[in-house]
This record gives sequence, structure tokens and C-alpha cells, in this order.
Amino acid sequence: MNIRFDQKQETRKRIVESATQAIRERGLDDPSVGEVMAGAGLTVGGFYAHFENKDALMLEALRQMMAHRMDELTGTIPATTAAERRTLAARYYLSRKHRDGVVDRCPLPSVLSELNRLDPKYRDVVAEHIDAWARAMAEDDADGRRRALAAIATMVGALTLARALGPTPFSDEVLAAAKAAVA
Amino acid sequence: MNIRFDQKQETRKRIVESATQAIRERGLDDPSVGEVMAGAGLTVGGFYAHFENKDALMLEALRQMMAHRMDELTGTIPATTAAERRTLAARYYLSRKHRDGVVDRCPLPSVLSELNRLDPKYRDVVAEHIDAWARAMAEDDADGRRRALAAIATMVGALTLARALGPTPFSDEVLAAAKAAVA
DNA sequence: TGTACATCAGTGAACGCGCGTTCACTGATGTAC
DNA sequence: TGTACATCAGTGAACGCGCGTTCACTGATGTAC
Repeated sequence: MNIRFDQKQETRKRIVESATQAIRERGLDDPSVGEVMAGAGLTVGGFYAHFENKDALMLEALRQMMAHRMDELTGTIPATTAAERRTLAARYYLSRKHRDGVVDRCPLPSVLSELNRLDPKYRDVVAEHIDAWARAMAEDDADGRRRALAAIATMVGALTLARALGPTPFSDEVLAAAKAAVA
Repeated sequence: MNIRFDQKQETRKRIVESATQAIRERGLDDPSVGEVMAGAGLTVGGFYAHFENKDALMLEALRQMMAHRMDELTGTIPATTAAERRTLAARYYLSRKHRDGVVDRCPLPSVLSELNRLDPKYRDVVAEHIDAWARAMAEDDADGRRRALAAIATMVGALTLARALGPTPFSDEVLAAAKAAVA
């Protein structure tokens, strides 16, 4: 019983992992259950032994990503001031490596535009994450909050544009311009 | 022959109009041919008398929107300096009216994230539009170009976030913070 | 001018396809005695 | 310890559905004489 249970848990983890990869690149709606299962080395039919439906998987995958992303965004080394944390985040977030998926891609550019037509639960998860991110980068006054939210808007906008433009000089220019504005 | 031809042209215009409305809210992929035709008061079957396929319609609709949007973004009254044009654009672009679709919605938040998995033609159209927009808001030096691109990144990011969050106080906060940063 | 025929914008049913989901089955693992 | 049965993670075929696209048809408009 024990070994079997552990193996099932591990399989489940592999499915969620495959889903997160797909979400980062193509959002919540576009990846199919079959593709996600194939990405985990499995076939479609077995999916429903692990999750109630596609929404349940996508929600869990999104939650997991959001929870794990704060570390990368604020940097592993704890910066002392909010301004430093903003600079650190911008340096990571607006790098070509991040745009091209060499390092873990932020799912926001793929996910944000879907939030109006999908289950409101997704929206809540994302809203909470953005608020937490802002708090992590804000000084303790109204102006700090404003600066943090503007920094997030600039970073998300620049990354969304840069990914949309592909790895071109123009795309690089957008990243550099945004980095100069935030940091 | 003439009256019939004119009527067909008018119908075609109505189909494109319906497509632009759909694109603004839900992007290029999600709206179906049937929905777009219904939005023009027609049935599915007649579509292929006007366009070769769905891609041809969407491309034409996107092109048309991009061409018509520059006026609204830089304001109808021609501002004298680039900085003024940025302020004008931000005031329009980051208003609650624009977020909520009371005034003509910018399609970029819906469209950008799809550009990686769709026909490259869409990407070219969008890239050209963003470049034109930047030129319209930039002073005539490298720093001006940088400021313009950063402004676009901030505006697009803030609007994308604000639309994703829906018409909430938090969403308003994001718009206000971005407006303060750009203008 | 009036009638018979031609044109063609738009209809509505059908197609093949990929989707999310279901379900009868399999075969490796675990339990009972 | 060895054998017979139970469990259950994963398979693969099937379902109903909405999609993009096709096509035979219709009926209002235009042309010919």
C-alpha cells in the first residue's frame, strides 16, 4: 500500500510539473489535458484518477507557481531596502534569459489576458500574488506602494511585449528601456 | 451590379467591425467565425464569400485597429512636445473608462500573449505598431526613445493587469500608480 | 414595358478534427491464509 | 513460504461538443430581348 501510494503521489507531481511548463508558455486555456499528460509520460485516460477535471489541475499548478515565484523575484539574497529589492527583481525579470525561458518563466504574461473569461478562482490567485509582490517591493508609505505597483506594471508590460516580439533587437530595446526606468 | 456590389462591401465592413470588437475583448484565437458572423447579423456559411479564411479576417481587423488607434493614443489635439504626448496618452490609456471598455479598448492586452503561437504576420503588424507608437512619443535622442518605450511598457502592463483584476479598488490603484510614473 | 433567364450574397446542414471527459479493461503490486 | 484473490494506477477506445471549412440550395436583384 505504501509504495503504491508514494508512486501515485510522484506521478501526480509529474503531472503538475508538466502543467506548469505548459502554462508558462501558453497559458491556462490552450494546453490540452492530453498534451500535459504526454508531457508527464502518461496517456490521457489516467488523468482523472489524479484530478477532478482540467480546472482543478490548472488551479493547483498556478497556485504552486505563484507560491514558488516570490523567491526568484525578490532574489535569493535578502536585500535590505525596498528600492534594492525592486532593482534586483527588475534585473532578473527583464533579462533576456527570462524572456527566452532559459530561467523559469513568469506565467503572468501568458495568463493575465485569459482571466476575464476563465473561472474567477484564477483571478483571485493572481490578484493575491500581485499584491504580495507589491508588498515585497514597497517602502512603508503610500508613495512606496505606488512605486512598487508602477514597477510591477512596467516589468510585466515590458516582458509581455518582449516575449510577443520574440528575441529581436527591438525586443531587447524594450527590456533595456524598462530596466532603466525601474532600476 | 453596382448596388449589389456596394451592399456586399458594406456587409464585409460589418464583419470586420464585429471581428474588431471580439478581438479587443478576447484576442485573435478565441472568437469563433460563427460568433463574429452572428455579431454582424449573419450566419456562418456566408463568411467565405468575403474572406479566404479566419486568419485573413483577423489580420485585416488587426491591421485596421492598429492604423486607427494612433489618433486616440496621441490625442486628437496635437501636443507640442513628446513629453506632453506621453502624458496625454497615459491619461487616456490608463483611465477606468479605457479599462472597462467604455471607450475603444486597446487590443494589445488581449493579443500580445497569443503572438508566439499564431501566424508570424500578426507579430509583424503589432511590432510595427509599437514602433510607430514609440516614435510618436519620443524626443529625438536615445534617451527619448528609451523613455517612450518604458512608457509603453508601463501603460501596457498596467492596463493588462487592471483588466485582469477587473473593476476593483486594487485595479484602480494599479492604474493610478502607473499614471503617476508615466505622466 | 413585360417576361424569361442569369447572377450571386447569404443560408443551413454537413464534414473532419481536437477537445474534455468517461469507462471497460489490464497487469503489476499488496493482502489473506 | 506459497498460492489465490483483491486492489487500483494507468491504458486506449469511445462519447458529445464546438470548431473551421465546404457545399447544395434559395430568393432577391440585375440583364436580355
